[in-house]
Amino acid sequence: MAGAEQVSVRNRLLAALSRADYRKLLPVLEPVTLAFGEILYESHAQIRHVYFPNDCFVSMLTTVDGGRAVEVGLIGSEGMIGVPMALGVAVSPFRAIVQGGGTAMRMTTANFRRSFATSASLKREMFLFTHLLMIQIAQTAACNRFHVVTQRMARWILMTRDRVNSSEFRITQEFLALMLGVRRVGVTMAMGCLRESKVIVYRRGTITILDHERLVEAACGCYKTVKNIYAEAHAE
Amino acid sequence: MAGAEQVSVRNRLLAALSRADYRKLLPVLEPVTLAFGEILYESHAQIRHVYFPNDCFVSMLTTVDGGRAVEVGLIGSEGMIGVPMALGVAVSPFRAIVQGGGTAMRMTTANFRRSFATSASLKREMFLFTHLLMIQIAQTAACNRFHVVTQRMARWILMTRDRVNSSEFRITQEFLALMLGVRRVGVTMAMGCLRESKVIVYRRGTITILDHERLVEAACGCYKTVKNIYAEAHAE
DNA sequence: GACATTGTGTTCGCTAACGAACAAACTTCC
DNA sequence: GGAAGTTTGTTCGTTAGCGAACACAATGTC
Repeated sequence: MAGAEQVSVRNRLLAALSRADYRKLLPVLEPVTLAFGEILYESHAQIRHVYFPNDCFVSMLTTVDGGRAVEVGLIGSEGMIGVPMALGVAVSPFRAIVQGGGTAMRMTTANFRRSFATSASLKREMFLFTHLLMIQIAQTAACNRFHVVTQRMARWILMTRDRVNSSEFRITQEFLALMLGVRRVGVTMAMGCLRESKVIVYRRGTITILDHERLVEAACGCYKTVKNIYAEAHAE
Repeated sequence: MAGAEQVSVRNRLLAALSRADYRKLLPVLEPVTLAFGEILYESHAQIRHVYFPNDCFVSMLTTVDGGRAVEVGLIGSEGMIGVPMALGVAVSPFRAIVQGGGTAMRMTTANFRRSFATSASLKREMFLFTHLLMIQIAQTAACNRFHVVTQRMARWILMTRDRVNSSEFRITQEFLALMLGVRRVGVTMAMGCLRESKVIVYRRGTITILDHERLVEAACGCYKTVKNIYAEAHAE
């Protein structure tokens, strides 16, 4: 096992652990590099590792009718992939796909179970994150119901921005359409809309945010709502 | 305190507890009658009690833009209201409103914390239910994205049927529209559609299922998907 | 520099759902 | 039995998004 020292651990959930708990965890944490498009969990499949992203981020997708899928959650360095494990379930109900490549720390389910049972701060942080993820999913449910493509796309861009910590990142319209559960044409139009008003620029797979403030205005309130709840949860 | 003996405890989550844990819980369980429309939690409000429905059922709603709301979860005797408490959070992110009146067992948050800490089977059951609720919410997110009103309404009717355990129950179209996050006109049309094909009858606030099988066909796959996951979880 | 591949832009006709407004039926209460 | 309130049914014009199909532009490859 490589050990966690070679990669700088920047996962904020791990960073919030008590010094002692963190030290106990280190030996069983394995640094991994995750590439764009990699599937961490297939839906209904056994969970073998839990992942703590450092600078990558991962989409959680739910499928309907055996085909069409839509993103229900976006997880970066603020959380972990494998929330069901915290609830005693080793099967992922969602597909987890790497949206932005980067590094993460991972742990086998066996090690996770051991660590989880003996580490109070790990438990606390994981439950809190489970709660927050649930809120994100619920907000997405409402958002899917009420908001138009442009708003939802703006929200997605902002959420991604927060997770990559950069106002420029790579994403194709095709992929974005898959995440939002709409046609690619819909994304092209929404993108054109934001581009025309000089809020973003988009060039063949690369999106750059020009005017963050106006992008927030273009997005639905769901962005702020969820962001505030995450912020409050960590302020206490 | 009235004690739990006067009302027959038919909550299935409580029923799944170990004999010993259940006996420990009984003294702090208080039977209550919940009326239609009663709001158990306001969104962002402090949780004072957790509820274990016997024969009532409760909708969890998420709000967007400070106004419009949509149902993200429906909970009956298979679960409990106050899932955040299991995750160490005493604030409800959702509004919880009684959809079908009836009785429930409730417990103060203080008592819950004590019981939860000392009862392994309560923990296990609550975590499992948290997991299932999360799946239900995520499925609703996808459902809201892809399925038409008639399908979603059929799903809602079926889910409600499962929770009241009767093929007839009371619900106004206005209220149903609120739950689904659509116009009342949309519900009227969807209802007319199902009524015309003799799948249900509807008369001023009362809905009766005539043909269960064809109602399942009219609903989207989300109904079966979630139902199967619930069933599997309890088969193990 | 020709070619395949990938990604983006545009068009078409069509449908579900929207907001608004109003009419009609049933229930309750005096 | 009549008035007030509640619930359901119907209509209007409008819009966002759908599926399908195709043109075009950028990129990588031999």
